[in-house]
Amino acid sequence: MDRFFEGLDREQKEAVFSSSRIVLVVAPPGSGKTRVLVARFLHLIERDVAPSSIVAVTFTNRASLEMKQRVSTLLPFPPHTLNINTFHRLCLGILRRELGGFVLCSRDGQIAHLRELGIRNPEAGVERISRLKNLLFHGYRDATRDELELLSQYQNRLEERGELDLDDLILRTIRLLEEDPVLLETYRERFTHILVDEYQDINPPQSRLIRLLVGNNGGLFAIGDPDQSIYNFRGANLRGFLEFREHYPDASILTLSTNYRSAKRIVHMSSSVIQKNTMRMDRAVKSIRDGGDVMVVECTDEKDEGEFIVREIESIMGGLTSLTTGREKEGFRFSDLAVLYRTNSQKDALREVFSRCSIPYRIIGEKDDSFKSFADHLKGITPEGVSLLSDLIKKEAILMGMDEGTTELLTHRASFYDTLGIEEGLRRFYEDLLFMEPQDTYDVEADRVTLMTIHMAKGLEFQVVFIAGCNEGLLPLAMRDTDLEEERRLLYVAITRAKEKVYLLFTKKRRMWGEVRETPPSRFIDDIPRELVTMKRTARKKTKKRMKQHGLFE
DNA sequence: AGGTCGGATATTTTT
DNA sequence: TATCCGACCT
Repeated sequence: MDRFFEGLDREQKEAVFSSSRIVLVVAPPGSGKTRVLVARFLHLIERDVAPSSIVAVTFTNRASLEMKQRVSTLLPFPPHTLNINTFHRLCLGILRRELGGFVLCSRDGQIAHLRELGIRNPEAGVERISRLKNLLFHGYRDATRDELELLSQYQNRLEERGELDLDDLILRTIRLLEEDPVLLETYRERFTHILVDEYQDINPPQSRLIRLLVGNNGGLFAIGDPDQSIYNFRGANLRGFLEFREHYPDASILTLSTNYRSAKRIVHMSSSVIQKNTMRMDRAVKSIRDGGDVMVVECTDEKDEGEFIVREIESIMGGLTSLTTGREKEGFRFSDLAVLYRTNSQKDALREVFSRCSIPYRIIGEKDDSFKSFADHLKGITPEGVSLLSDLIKKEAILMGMDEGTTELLTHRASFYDTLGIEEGLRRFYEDLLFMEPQDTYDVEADRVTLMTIHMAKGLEFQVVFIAGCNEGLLPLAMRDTDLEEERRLLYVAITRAKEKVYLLFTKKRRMWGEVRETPPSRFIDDIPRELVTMKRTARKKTKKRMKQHGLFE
């Protein structure tokens, strides 16, 4: 364990060993955020804090699972005894204990309710309801009468059925703790140290929940990167970060400044992009590795873009192309490569190209994901005559032909509940399925190129990243109320996933909203110093003039 | 149950 | 222009 601490740099140590009750760590991409969080956990244990008194909160199942595994391999505590959870699961635990019987309303359940209430677009309605609930929470009073009416009808339906939706888990927990000071005190005594990951993603209710639990004596260790705040549209904006000092006047605010992930040219390029934002905590990021490649590629249209990516992957992986060009193999696996895009609508063109070549690939977030059908299948099973839940899951997963990685993850999750006796265990497992999304279970070990939205890629890293659709209208995405700074942060997140190579691809035209349009390159490309990038064109057409127009060439 | 037609819709989505 | 959904048909 001492070895583990020795591996930390000066800034990381300063954060990990800080004696302040309240600590906020600004952690740029690749600066060892999870490592620091895990180290803080170990440090608290070393200071004789009981593991059960530490609560670590993350936003995603993926992050909580990763942290749980990392802590439990370093400490002699079995994973299920550690309070490392998503916000929602933490609240679910509190409400199960304090409120008892209620049913979770899944996203599909929400859609069904809204459909029965006569909503035209129930999927979008789910988001509206969620936004409204969270806005009303902090005193937003501009909701229209129709909105309030819909919300009250929806809420009535939930209440009639004894259901809570995902937002309710947070909101009801806050209400419960605020209305019952004795209970609040109990939880403050139980959870004396709180660790929060990806703090930039915190929304006002979550921020309030943390403040409630921390109180005047609790310890808080929050870590995140305001430059990677990309969930504004869900109510998670920079305020949580920028107002930290107001919420916690005696906080220590520390900064990490070394990016261990990306090569120098990529770090410089990403900095030059993000520096154009005005709403940010300024900071310098150092890189420790020389080199890195940044390529800006002009394509004719989205088909051409996809074909370029596929050809480039074949070349990188040492296919036929590399033999003809004499390029050496660079020793990458397919899983070292990712194709990122702003909108899911872009994946059709990419799927079309990938499906016709021999490159193994995987698209995260496909609607007909096998995970979802497996989850539905499991709900129909009665656990008669099964002694271990994990055995049941394994058997069914093999029967359904799930891939090995997903099967292992689900079995691992189920094994937490084997001790609870198959009914209770199964109920808890079903709740887990409700919280799980395809991206939680995707087999990271599988050697495939990963295609996904930029949002999904946060927290991941790859040797080579292709960013498709760096066009005006797409990145930045044209919306009624486009937040340019948030769009720039999205590009920043995408770029900083790359360790060695990053490709920014834009097209001259592309099909958008049902028609082929001229699409200028993203304005963000102008923010990149030309000496850091290599310009490429896929077509032999006379495109130089256009590039000149957009200031890409002298 | 499964098939086909027409009209609406098309943007990001941790839990 | 491609996809999805509901309405209607068999």
